[in-house]
Amino acid sequence: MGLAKTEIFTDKQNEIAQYAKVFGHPARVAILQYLYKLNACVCGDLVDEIGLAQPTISQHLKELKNLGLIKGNVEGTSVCYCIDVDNWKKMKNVMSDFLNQDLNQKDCC
Amino acid sequence: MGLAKTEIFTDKQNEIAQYAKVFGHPARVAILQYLYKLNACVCGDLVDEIGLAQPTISQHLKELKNLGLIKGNVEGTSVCYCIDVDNWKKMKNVMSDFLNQDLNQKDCC
DNA sequence: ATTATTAATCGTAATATTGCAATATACAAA
DNA sequence: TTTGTATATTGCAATATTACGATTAATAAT
Repeated sequence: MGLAKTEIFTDKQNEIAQYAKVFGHPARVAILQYLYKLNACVCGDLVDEIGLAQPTISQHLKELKNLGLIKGNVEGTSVCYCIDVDNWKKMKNVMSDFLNQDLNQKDCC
Repeated sequence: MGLAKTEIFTDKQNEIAQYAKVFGHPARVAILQYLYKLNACVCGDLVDEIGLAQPTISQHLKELKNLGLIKGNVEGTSVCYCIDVDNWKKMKNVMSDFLNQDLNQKDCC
C-alpha cells in the first residue's frame, strides 16, 4: 500500500523514522553537507553543485524545510538556505538516543 | 521517476542515505528497539509485539539483514534475530560523522 | 508418514517517491 | 513598464515502498 501504519507505533518511533527518511536520499545528504561546508548560507548554486534539475532541488529543500532542519531567507530574487541549528540539535539528540543504545557483545542465540 | 540518481553522488553520501533509508520506517525502528531491549535474540514474536502481518515483518527483517545490521539464526522451526554488533558500530561511525559535523552558531544570512 | 508450526517468498493492490518540463511567481534592473 | 533572474509550483511518467493473502519450504511433533 506504500503507506506506513504510523498509528500502531509510538510517537518517538515515528519521529525517528521521519528524520531518517529525510536523510534517506543522497541529494538531501549532499545538500546538508554543502550547507555545512559553507557554514553560513547558500542559494541556488546547489543546482550547479549537485547535478539535478532546479525543480528537483527545490523539492528536496522543501522536505528539509518541512522538518525544520533548514531555513530559507529571501534575498532579492534568490533564497538563502542554512541549517537551523536549534532544530538540528534536537534531531541529533533523538537520533543519538536511538543509535547509541548499549549493545551487549553477546553473539546471536 | 521513483529512482534516485545515485551515480551523481559520492559513495559516502549514498552509504549514509542507504542507512538512513532503512531507519526511515517506524516498523524497522521498532524491530531494532525490540532487539535492543531483549539484548540477545528474538524470533517471530516480533509479529505479536508489532501489529503487522507476518509477511510484512519478514520483509522488514530482510531489509535490515541486507544492510548487515541484524543477523538471523535458524533454531528449529523458528529464526532468532539479533543485532550484528560489528556492523552496527560501523554504521554508527558513518552516521555520527554525518550528524556531528561542527555547526557555526551564525544565523542565516 | 502425517500434521502442525514457523518463517520466507510470490503476487498484487494502494500509495509514495523521484525527477523533470512547463509554468507561475516574485523581485531587480533597465 | 518591460525584461531578466531566481525560485516555487504543477502535472505527469517511471519506479519504489508498504502491506497482506496465499502459498511454499523446512523442521518438529505425533
